[in-house]
Amino acid sequence: MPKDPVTRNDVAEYAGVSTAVVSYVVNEGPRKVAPETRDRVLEAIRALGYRPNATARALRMGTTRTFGLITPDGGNPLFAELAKAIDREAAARGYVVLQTSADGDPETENAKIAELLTRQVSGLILVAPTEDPDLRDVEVPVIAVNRRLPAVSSVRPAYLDGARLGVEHLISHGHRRIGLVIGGAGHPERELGWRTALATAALPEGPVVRAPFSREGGYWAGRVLLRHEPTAIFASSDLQAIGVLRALHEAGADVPGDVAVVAFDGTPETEYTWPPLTVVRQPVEALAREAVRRLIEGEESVEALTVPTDLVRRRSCGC
Amino acid sequence: MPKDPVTRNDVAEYAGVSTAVVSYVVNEGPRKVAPETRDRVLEAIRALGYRPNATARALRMGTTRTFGLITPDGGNPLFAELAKAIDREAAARGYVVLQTSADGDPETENAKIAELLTRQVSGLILVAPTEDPDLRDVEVPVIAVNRRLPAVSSVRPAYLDGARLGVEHLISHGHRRIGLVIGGAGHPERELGWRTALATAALPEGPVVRAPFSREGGYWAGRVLLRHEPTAIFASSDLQAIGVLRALHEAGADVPGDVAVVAFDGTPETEYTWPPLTVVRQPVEALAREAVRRLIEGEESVEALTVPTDLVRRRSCGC
DNA sequence: TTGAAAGCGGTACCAG
DNA sequence: CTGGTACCGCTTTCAA
Repeated sequence: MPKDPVTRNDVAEYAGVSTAVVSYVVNEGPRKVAPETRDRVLEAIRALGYRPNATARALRMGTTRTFGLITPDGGNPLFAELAKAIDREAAARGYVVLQTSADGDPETENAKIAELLTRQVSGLILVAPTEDPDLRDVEVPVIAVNRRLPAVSSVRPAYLDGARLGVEHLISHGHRRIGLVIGGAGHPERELGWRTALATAALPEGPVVRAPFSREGGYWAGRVLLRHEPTAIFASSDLQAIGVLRALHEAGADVPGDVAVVAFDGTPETEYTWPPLTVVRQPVEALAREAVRRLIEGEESVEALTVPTDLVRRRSCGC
Repeated sequence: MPKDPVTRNDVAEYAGVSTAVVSYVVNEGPRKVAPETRDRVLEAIRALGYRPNATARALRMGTTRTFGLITPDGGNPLFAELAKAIDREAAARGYVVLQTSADGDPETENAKIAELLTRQVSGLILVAPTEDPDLRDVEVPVIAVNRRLPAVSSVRPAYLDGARLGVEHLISHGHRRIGLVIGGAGHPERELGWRTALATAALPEGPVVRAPFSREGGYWAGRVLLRHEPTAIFASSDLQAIGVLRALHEAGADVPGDVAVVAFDGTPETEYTWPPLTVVRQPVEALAREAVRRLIEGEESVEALTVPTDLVRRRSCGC
């Protein structure tokens, strides 16, 4: 027996006032209300269990105070952490986040974008979107996180500097043959960071393996890499590093004794691998904060905002 | 220069028809429209880039076709997997999911519930909610996942049978001193499953340690447990098992040689621990499917629906 | 200080 | 087959 929802009319009637007054009380404005009338209204609200209808409010106001958030995969720890941080950040500013996953599929991504726009989101946050999402006729602010997009504001970690930082750390441990595990095309910066660190130290370029950003991908890459006998490996994502670790264990290699490992990302999972991974940590909270801020403040700039990373030393590098 | 959104009025005017006709075309009903008129309208929609306003539609229809989803922590892999599955399942049925995290805090949880109701969600999915969420005056269907709640429909894995299955497997490997890592109060079933398996095999109860459902909690529990020298450990969650694994590695114990481990949950992370974890897998997809189905079909029953688990044999048990 | 009423965008009934 | 229009719940201007 789902009782009819209580509307503002019911409250007005119960309190013996007009609907306008109820509105003034609920929103604490824009007109003043006599304290005594106010109390009557509040009492009515409590008595009836009235809950304002945000849908109607949104229609009238033209804004939902809702952000749409699309990640390639909610099951990826990095994206989960990012989503969590964005949710928290948005909530703190009175926004709600409609979070959904594109399953790494461009078509699904476009369908989700359309769906979110239909629901009148006040802004769109695209985490690591595909190459070329359909953003025509989008009249709300959009921000890309962890990836640049033409004509769209974006926020991202310092991929190049971060990767260089990680590789330099490996070099400081005395490594001279440092392999790289990196994703497919379209992610040049971490690779460039690795290359730069090696060049600066006048070291030859170690082996490079391209594989998907997944545990499976890292495992496969690790096995391939082992044949080149590197003394250290820089993995461009946590997931890949975890796969590399497995390949190393299976081969009976000691980490960091035989092969040292450093990863890029720094999700919580890396603290509990064996051995714990030394990582270049993405500034997840800062990325979330900046993304939300830009959206709310309607940042016009299409310049990518780059947020610095930091090195977290654990066991896998030899520290 | 955010151009004004195109409304149904603009389309009607452009196509030279009434707004009603536009509505009939967009919704393919409830009245028929002459094919030629239809084409004019579709052309107008395309030309103007019209996108229906779901907010207005929801107001008129009284339903948003949106579910609210609250998890204790979006960063927890199990909840992330569950959320992902629910999102996918709901999308397949034309619903969108408003996903948010309660940060494991009852107050936040209640605030989020209120927030979601305010936004007129068509149903509420509470994943592993706290003891006693405030569900008064909730006029939409609610379903609890992975936890029973008074007077609320719920869906959950077979905790007891699953735990028993895991422990029996350990017993079949010849273990006779099997420790248990379990959460604090309020989760009696996995413990009972462990107890039942031991009793059935006429084995003495091994040591029990209660710790938070986290990697840290598991680590701590593992260290405590080691002092009792068990030959096997059943961890009631993946996260705890991962912590246990670290404690074991630090102590120089071989897994599964010195101590075997089996965990409950079976998130993807367990496939890549060292050694890979044998797990009792929660039927995440089935849980999601049933939760969404019950919500949509307005399941009245308050009986908890129990979905069976299955054992995934990997290395940590000695298989 | 309060009330009446217009209108946000869309739906669907009633007439034609 | 199509047009006109009342109404969903709420905000806010205008008038009282």
